[in-house]
Amino acid sequence: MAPEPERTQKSRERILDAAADAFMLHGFRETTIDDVAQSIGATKGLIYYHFRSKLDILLAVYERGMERAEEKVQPHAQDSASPAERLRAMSVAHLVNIMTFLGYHHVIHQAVREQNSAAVKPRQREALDRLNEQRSQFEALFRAVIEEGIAEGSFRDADPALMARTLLSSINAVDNWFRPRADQSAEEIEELAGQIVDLILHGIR
Amino acid sequence: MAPEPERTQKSRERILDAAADAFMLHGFRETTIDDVAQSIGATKGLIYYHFRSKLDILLAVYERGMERAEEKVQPHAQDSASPAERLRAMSVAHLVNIMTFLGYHHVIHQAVREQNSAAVKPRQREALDRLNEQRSQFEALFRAVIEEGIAEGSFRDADPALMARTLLSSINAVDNWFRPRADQSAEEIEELAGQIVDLILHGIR
DNA sequence: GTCTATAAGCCGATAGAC
DNA sequence: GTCTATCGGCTTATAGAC
Repeated sequence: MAPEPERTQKSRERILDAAADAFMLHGFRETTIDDVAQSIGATKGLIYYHFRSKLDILLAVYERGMERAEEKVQPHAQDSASPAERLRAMSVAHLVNIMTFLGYHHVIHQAVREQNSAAVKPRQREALDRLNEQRSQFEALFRAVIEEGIAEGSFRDADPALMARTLLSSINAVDNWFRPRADQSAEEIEELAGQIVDLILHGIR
Repeated sequence: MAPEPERTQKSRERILDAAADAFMLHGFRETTIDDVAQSIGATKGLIYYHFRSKLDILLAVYERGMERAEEKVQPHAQDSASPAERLRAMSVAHLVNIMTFLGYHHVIHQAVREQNSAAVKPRQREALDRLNEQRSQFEALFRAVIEEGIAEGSFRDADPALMARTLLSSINAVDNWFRPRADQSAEEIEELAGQIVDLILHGIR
């Protein structure tokens, strides 16, 4: 538990941020380690000091992204509001987080889609399995609130698992088309996220 | 316009089907031309007889996928039913098509996400632009019906462009998790597609 | 901690035989 | 039309200097 030197932590984070953006912009395989290094004004050597392989960087980005997602959504899952209000708050928090850390979430979706792509070593497979498990627990947060809402009679009586999955993948899909504009404030993003979430939660009627 | 020999056509189609599946399973860049060739019991030579480059295969898959999507959805856009009924019929037709030709649509979404990835030659850039244009006209089909529904008062009064985009990306996102089971009949897929579309169109209430 | 230099493997693409 | 053989370029990862 000895705290790492500050410079070490900072280099690590700069690499993660740069890698997330590069992986989003060009795809994992198309991004070279040299690209990532160059974009933070360093060379390959630095990267390989902090990470054992390119795939390990991807896994670290995945982990950091899930960490933030849970941090933002958890609190709303447990407060005292009604299921409908909680589900909306969770959805907006999740979407705002996606829109704010686009690169990280783009990487997560890439990773989920292309699990069998690269050569995954046993150690990495373990980490990947842990992350996928974390992801399905994240989905369970939403499913639980949906089940409450159904029991209570305020939600439609359909398969909660299908509802949770449809809801989450609809929200996640926003990262396919949303790109922040330079002049867009945090408030504007929150406002847009609210509109989109209402469309998803209430449909078109 | 001289019709090509039958064998030529058939090889071309087998390559497209195999490539779509391989690109879905392993990603575009991770798939080698040797993989595609081997999966149809042929060698690289055959592929390069029919296609000039790997990217050209991707573009051909994209093209074929859009062709089918339009074929299935167009008829429902123009019939005499109400906007709500037409929008549902279009959505179900689109989703069933995605679920049936998963590989093709997975490739389309990959291509859309990673436009700037590979080195795109001018001739290919032209083809890609044409396909993107075709894609936005496909979206316009949905937007037009939504606008009708709003004007008529049966849909919610929100931004039609945002509604169409949210609807389509929600439907498209299904290809991230849906995988057909061997024992799943066409009727069961249609039934599931209907459920999902209703969730997306009407929300959770 | 970070850099330079290089090894080692892989893959897209082509040439030419059949 | 399809196959075999091969080139050339690129990229991950490592070794070792500073």
